Amino acid sequence: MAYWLFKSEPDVFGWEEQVALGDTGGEWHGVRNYQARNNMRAMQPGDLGFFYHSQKGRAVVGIVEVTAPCHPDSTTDDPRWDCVDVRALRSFARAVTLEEIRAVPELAEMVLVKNSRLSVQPVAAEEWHRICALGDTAP
DNA sequence: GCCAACGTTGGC
DNA sequence: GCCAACGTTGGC
Repeated sequence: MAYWLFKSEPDVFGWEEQVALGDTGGEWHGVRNYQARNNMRAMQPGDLGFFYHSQKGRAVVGIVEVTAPCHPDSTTDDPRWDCVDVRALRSFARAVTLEEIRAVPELAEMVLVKNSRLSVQPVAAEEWHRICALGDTAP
């Protein structure tokens, strides 16, 4: 079981919208970056991911579960791009902001901190637990 | 709104 | 295969 982080602009597709998709969830489509795509290819059903609001928000707000392995992205005919399916698992009791994350020395190596542009990224188990604790949320 | 960082494209 | 030009992302 691995941990990940999915980034989305709340103005485009926010956590509320993910929650509204219910237990069925949906495709994490629209990724057009090889590194991000490769991360999705490495995912397996049951993996967990943080749902992070970029731009306006800049905080981890929820936890999603990967429900389907990588498959073609239905929003394009380009065979290069595929994606997983995710569903909302639970909301953070308290959103954990990027500012808070940056303030924790143990989280300085997070991809979110080091490479802020990567939209789908791996999260280490220690990082996962630390952030869940910061948000008063079950890991 | 600005700008730095990064990824992609295309000419050579 | 290199590198300049360009486009995009996201923090501030």
